[in-house]
Amino acid sequence: MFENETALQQPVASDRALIKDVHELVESYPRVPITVDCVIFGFDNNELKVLLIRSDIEMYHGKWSLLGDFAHDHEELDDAAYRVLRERTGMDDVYLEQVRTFSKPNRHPGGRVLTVAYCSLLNSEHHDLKILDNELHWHVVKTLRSEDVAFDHKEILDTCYAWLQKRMLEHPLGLNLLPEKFSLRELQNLYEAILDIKLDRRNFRKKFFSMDFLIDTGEYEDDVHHRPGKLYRFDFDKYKLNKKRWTGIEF
Amino acid sequence: MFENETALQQPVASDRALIKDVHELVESYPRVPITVDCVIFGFDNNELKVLLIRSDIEMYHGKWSLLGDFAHDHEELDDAAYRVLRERTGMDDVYLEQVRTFSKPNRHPGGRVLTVAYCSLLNSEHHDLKILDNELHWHVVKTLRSEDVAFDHKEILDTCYAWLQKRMLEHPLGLNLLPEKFSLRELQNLYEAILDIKLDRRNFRKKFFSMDFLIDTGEYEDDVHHRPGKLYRFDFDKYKLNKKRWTGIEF
DNA sequence: TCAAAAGTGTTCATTATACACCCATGA
DNA sequence: TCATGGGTGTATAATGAACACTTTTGA
Repeated sequence: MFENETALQQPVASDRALIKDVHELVESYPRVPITVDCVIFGFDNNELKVLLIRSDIEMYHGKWSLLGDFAHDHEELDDAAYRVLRERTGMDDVYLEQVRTFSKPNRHPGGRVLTVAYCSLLNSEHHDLKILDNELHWHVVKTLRSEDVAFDHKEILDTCYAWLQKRMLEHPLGLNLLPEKFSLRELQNLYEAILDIKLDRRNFRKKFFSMDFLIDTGEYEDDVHHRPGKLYRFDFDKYKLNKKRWTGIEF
Repeated sequence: MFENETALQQPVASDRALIKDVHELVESYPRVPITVDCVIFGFDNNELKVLLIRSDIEMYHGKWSLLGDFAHDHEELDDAAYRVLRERTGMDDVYLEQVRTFSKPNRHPGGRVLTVAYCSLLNSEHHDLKILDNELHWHVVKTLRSEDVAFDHKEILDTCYAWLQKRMLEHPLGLNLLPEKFSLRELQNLYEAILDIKLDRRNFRKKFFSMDFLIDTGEYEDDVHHRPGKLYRFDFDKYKLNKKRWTGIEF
């Protein structure tokens, strides 16, 4: 059906013009401003939250905006996203992953701007937030409306939320949203809230215990008005060594 | 833990300077050339193949290159990817999906160029390929070495291949690599080759039949030297209506 | 009649689901 | 002592894995 592989390993056609000056080539390309936008999720009070700042653009007066910035010259986009995170929240070394690139020509009112969305997850210890410029604070994801945010940031947020929901099923991603020590109830609340489902308490426990990544700290909750639950830590090291690989065809 | 939500819905600080001219703002951003690269997979002779062309850059003389082009002014990247596909292969209306953006500052020798990788899957009817400029042809993915390709295209290809492997388990994506009518043996060969595993024939059949998306065409293979297998079509419409949603926590 | 691959069913092990009771704590 | 949620176990159903024989065709 396909052409024979070896027969086509013919020499390069000699009459085809080769490009000698690659800098000149790149100079000839159109150029586009690039930004990164960080969708920083947190979890508190059994609700998924996202960090937003006030837009400082007049036409978006009063609206909220994702944490973003343009990419510096010769800056890798991953680095740009970490930089934004650091500059805006004072945080370093958190989970961060590229989700997708948004390129609608009219997504920015000032002209064409591409943006690459990154997702990060912060745990809910509020001492993480040291910089509060531009009214940086947490917003409940579920109740946020398109009209509340600038640009196409609602679309970006929705994409990242869907990404998070899917990702949470396959990676211990959600653990980054909890404090280091957590109860099983907190863990279940996290899953129920983000996935927007109800789970059976007993089966949820069995599931997590059978994965065998929870370390019993020997400590207990101390701020509850009922029997305190045990606190666990997640064994990220063990997880890294035992990752699942193949789950089977299912669609 | 978090600040109270309503208490923070304070008015915008009046002394903060608002940006009035968004065009001026965007003008101030650094600009970067953007390309799209299409990783076009095909399947034939029980092997996964990828479409490559000869690089026309002198320093990559003799090496192969993904099908790419810079994004035109005001062109959405998805459109650019479809355009590249059309211009290079004459094909339209095929599966195409954004995979990720590559941004290493030195990935292009001519200066900083970002590229957004798209994955497409063509079925193996060779009459699809009408344009053969730049020695466009299929290469066996498994035996392709880094030294054989230009730029960071091996890295992009590897990323897209990993993406394809994962995606195939959850979506009937691989069906786009087969002719419209196919035997179960062809389907299994596809999965075995791409996932690089061996599957039990009987369980594979049961699995696919139980999903109930295969339509018996009533036709049979006619080019085999043994008992011919039945030919099926995949019911994409039914699939779209019955997509799976939630597969459970598993990591 | 032989070789090669198509087609089919059963058993067993594992995993998921549904469900009910006792326990520890603070108020 | 009561309300609240923590902690546990079992029975059943569904799914996945392992495995062997008969059938059809072309050579």
